[in-house]
Amino acid sequence: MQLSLSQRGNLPSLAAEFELSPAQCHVLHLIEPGRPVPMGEVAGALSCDASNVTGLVDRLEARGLVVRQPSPADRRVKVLTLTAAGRRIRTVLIERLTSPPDTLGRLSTQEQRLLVELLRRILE
Amino acid sequence: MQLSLSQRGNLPSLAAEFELSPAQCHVLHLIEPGRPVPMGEVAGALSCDASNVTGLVDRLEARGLVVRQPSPADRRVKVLTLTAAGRRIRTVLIERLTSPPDTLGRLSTQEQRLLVELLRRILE
DNA sequence: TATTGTTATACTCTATAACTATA
DNA sequence: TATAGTTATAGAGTATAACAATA
Repeated sequence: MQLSLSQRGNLPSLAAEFELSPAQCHVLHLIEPGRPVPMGEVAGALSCDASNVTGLVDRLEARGLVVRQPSPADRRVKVLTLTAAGRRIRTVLIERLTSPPDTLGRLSTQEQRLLVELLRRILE
Repeated sequence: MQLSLSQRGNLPSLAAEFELSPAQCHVLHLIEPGRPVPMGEVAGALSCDASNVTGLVDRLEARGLVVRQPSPADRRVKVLTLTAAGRRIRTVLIERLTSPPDTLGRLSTQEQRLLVELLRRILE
């Protein structure tokens, strides 16, 4: 809980540097290059209603970071792909998000590895 | 980062059970009974502008969960205190927030203790 | 002069309900 | 009949700027 609450301000301030919202960052993070993502999958991952995804993608598409394409398998579905600009931002975003906090230095290298391993096991 | 993003949906859905927003939950969590909190301190903890706190507290006060009181030390400052109803909700909220996720069972008791210890050291 | 909190404004996020196109 | 996405609507979060009261 403390970790979660302490991170509440981090994503918003990082997002602001790119003139994005936290939710928009989350969408960009979800779209791995080479794997088009159905909009419904985004709604599931963000735990939000499908109608929100419409607005989020509207704004990302207007900024030229994402494109909607009809799915060949099911014509009701639209899949999302990053543009070149979107991929660039996503890369920088992930670099920044994964850069460890200063306080990680309080742990030894071995303890850091252990922490990552334990978190990985309860998250997968 | 994964932990942070994976928790994105948790607080909103828990908050919804109490008909609160995530930000309102965060405010209630900040106000420990017996320690009145200046509104500016809330803005700092939430990493948001002071004007947002006005609106958040307006709604919490309208629901009878929080009260504003002028600070005796500095008459510009207003401090926040929980009402009896606010304390009840805060207690239940914290119980629910601190209940461990199902996947914690994947770790042994010793590993769980270790994880908590490591997180504690990088958060304090 | 600087700071605390408020107000006014604008934009984004969010859910609900009704709708269209497709399955 | 059910599902994916859109639209319309309403309420809440957020930042900026201007303001009042106080320091």
